[in-house]
Amino acid sequence: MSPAGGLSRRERQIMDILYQRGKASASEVRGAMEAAPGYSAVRAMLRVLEEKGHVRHQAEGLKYVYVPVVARDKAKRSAVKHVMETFFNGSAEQIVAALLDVSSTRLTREELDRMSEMIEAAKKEGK
Amino acid sequence: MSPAGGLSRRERQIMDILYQRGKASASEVRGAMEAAPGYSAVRAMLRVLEEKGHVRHQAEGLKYVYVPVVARDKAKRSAVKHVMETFFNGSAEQIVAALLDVSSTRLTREELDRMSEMIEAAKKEGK
DNA sequence: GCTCTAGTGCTAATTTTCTAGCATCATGCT
DNA sequence: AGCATGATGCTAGAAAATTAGCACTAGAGC
Repeated sequence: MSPAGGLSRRERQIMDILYQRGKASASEVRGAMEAAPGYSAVRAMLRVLEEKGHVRHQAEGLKYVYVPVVARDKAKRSAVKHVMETFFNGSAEQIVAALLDVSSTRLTREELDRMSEMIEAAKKEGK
Repeated sequence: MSPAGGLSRRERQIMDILYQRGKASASEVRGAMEAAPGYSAVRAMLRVLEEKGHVRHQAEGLKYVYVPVVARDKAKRSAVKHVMETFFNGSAEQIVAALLDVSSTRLTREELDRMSEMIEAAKKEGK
């Protein structure tokens, strides 16, 4: 099963929240959802996600805490790859352009510097 | 309605294809789908997407060609923003790191150079 | 001990998604 | 003309997702 595939609307919404926070209880998940459904609905969906093997839960104190099964690190590669392919013709360069454009006001000098460094490092490595 | 929200699994799959190609007929869409369903199914979903206002169709020659309603350019910003928020703590820098990592072998010297330039330009503009 | 709160486990029902199956129309070919 | 092809418009059914509701347990506070 592809990582992004097979998930319904709500399920993906929940997975996103889980990836954002690393882990969350049912009510935390619910709190973070837009147009949140009932509590039972959220729990039911978490159960389904667990059956499908996308999350697992562990008791933490009294409640259950859910965490994604495939590590964030792996999931984020797929995610980047996917947007790169669907919106940027597979071009890393174009995505960087969009990045600078979208968040230009918020990027600090330091962040830009670190980006430069990373790219320089990549150049050396490649050559 | 949020751009990424409200869509079912198949619907999103179709929208991705449409964004990738810019426009496509029903059978082209079907051809590009993994685990493609029947032709009728695809057409039905395109109809639904049209009702929901996500695509529109135009007659081109004999067949219908479907195109996304919100421009690719706008959609890609949302897409980038979304992955940035859910997987990278809203950090543009980290996404660049992932980018370099994922596609390191394929990036040419030229691409890296252009990235550097863009970042330099952003620095000047910001300061 | 009782009661209130916040959690869990289930089950059942509604709504949406997903799919297939016609019937129809235009085009191209023999 | 007659037929095959490839498209569309519909409608109905099956499957999956989404939701609500109720019963039960553990801990906190009176």
